[in-house]
Amino acid sequence: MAERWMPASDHDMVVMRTLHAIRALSDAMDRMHGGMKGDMGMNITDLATLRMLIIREQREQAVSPHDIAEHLRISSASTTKLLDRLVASGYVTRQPHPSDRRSRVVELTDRSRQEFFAHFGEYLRLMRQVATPYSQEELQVISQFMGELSEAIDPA
Amino acid sequence: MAERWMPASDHDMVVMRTLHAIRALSDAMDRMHGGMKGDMGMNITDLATLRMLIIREQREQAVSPHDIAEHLRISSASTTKLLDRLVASGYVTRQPHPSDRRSRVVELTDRSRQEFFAHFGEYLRLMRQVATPYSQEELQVISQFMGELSEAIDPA
DNA sequence: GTATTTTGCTAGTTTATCTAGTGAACTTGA
DNA sequence: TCAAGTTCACTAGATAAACTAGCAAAATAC
Repeated sequence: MAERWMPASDHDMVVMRTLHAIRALSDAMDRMHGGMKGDMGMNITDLATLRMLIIREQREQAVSPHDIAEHLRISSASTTKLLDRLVASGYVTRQPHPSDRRSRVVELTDRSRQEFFAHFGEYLRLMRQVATPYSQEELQVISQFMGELSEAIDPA
Repeated sequence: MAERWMPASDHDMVVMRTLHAIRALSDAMDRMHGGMKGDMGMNITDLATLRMLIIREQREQAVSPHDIAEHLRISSASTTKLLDRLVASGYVTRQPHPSDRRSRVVELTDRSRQEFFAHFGEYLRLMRQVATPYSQEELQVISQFMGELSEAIDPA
């Protein structure tokens, strides 16, 4: 069992502390997302979908209903209803896929972006405040670490 | 609006990249949690509760039903049913609170820890693999940054 | 050119959440 | 001191959101 792994050196200790820090961050993010869910009056999956769309948009990746189902691990039926809700409340639109006529591209509305950042903006400000005091070299290391971590736990 | 903030220096650029890395990590964690949900055959809130309990246990913090409701931002009624489910499936027990007879302390069962780490262990191994190549000094910076981030977005 | 797979959808069912309200236990303040 | 207000977990019943099964249309494989 992984938890029974025992640190054998100072370096191992520091690695372990880092893993704890990651889990603490995960916990804090859970709470942050819970808070946004409450503030925005949305349910947890709808908000998670919004977050996903925001991030994919920044990466210029198109998102299909299938992608959402896979991301959230819900059925395609639930995804249809989820999109019905988000479309009805004006958060997203369904666009035709450019080359596959079966498929759809889910796009955020301006209102969606605005409302998301109206609530997320304060957190963004706080996070920037945390990052700013660090040197470029340090931030470089931090970003790289996080990037590798993302890739490790969710291979592209 | 926070997104319209414009970087004015190299340092600002690196800060911005770091914020993107944080969101990418958040996205990857969402997917990881979605995967665990599927693998463990649990719903998303039940699993989030398990994660919370694991982390609080490591910090030696007792967790009440009220704490869970606050963490997930669900009603006390939903929390009761959630705990009913987790108790019925043998993941947690309800213990009397030592000093407040109205309250309860929610405790993980051994089975719960085992099953969680059976599924989470692989991710833990991957994360350790990512961390190991970094120097102690670098990991120190990374841990500190993550700690400050956690504190910023979810003040204790 | 037919067969298989993939995509998003509908219908009906099950599960999980909510609101409203309760009794018991704790806390506060006159 | 003890009455009033608050907090805690819970129940009941209503609402919302997930699931399974199955479908037609389009794409891909054979």
